[in-house]
Amino acid sequence: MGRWISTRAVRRAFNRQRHLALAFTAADWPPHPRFVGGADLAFEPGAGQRAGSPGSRAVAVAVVWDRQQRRCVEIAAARRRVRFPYVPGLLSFREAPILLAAIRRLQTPVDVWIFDGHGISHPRGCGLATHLGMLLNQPSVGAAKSRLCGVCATPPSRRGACAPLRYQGRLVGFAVRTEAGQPPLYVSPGFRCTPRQAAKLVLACALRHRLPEPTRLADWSCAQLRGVGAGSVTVDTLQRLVRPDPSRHSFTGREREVVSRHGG
DNA sequence: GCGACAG
DNA sequence: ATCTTGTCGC
Ligand SMILES: [Mg+2]
Repeated sequence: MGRWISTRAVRRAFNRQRHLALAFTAADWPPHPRFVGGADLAFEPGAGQRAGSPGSRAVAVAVVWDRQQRRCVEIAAARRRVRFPYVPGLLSFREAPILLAAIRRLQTPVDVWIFDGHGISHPRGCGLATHLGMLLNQPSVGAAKSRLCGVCATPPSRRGACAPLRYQGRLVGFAVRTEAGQPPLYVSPGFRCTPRQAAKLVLACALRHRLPEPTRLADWSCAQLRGVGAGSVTVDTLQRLVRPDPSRHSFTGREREVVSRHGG
């Protein structure tokens, strides 16, 4: 199993997180965020190697969701080699570089981000959403499917129900029931955001599914790109599926992007 | 010292 | 996250 990092690397990562956590602030959340960015990735099996193993690759997808039009207005993707193992509490060191590669390819300005993981509801107050928000210097929210640390009650089964998530006595987020009868999401501020603002946004973006649209579309999209050779499935293909054109008469101007190491 | 432990 | 066929239930 994977321990491809030294204890010093782990110690450096811990220190990096503790340092970043000092820079957290809940201020500067936009009043009415319209364009919400989301990103996710899928690990691909390599030549004789299992998906997610050292040297294998992952494909990341970043999308921009327009809350006003209720649709995805842009999608981008990128492939990168996996260079860090999965270690609970160090997820950002594994995923952030890959997610960033896809995010950098977006041209639409994003107001706030939602990421698939925790924000400050983290042992050192610096989960994936916090780390990425700080690297991007933009407001961000973490929407995790399960709890990493802290304690909270089970929210009522109705959609919209919430239960405070506390870690060491501090409010670090909410367990939010985004879909009736389904397990709650663990929502926390990533950067420039309060727990309440984070929960409100995620609930508002979770239209008919458990996951908010930005990360749900990114999750679905990277699964489509997983394992396909560069050229067979293009971003253009995904745009048509995940980004239905209301007018059906216009072109975006960049519809030939291929998801390779450099290509887009 | 013993469990818990995002994706 | 990924490995994987059929199967149980609305
Ligand atoms: Mg994910």
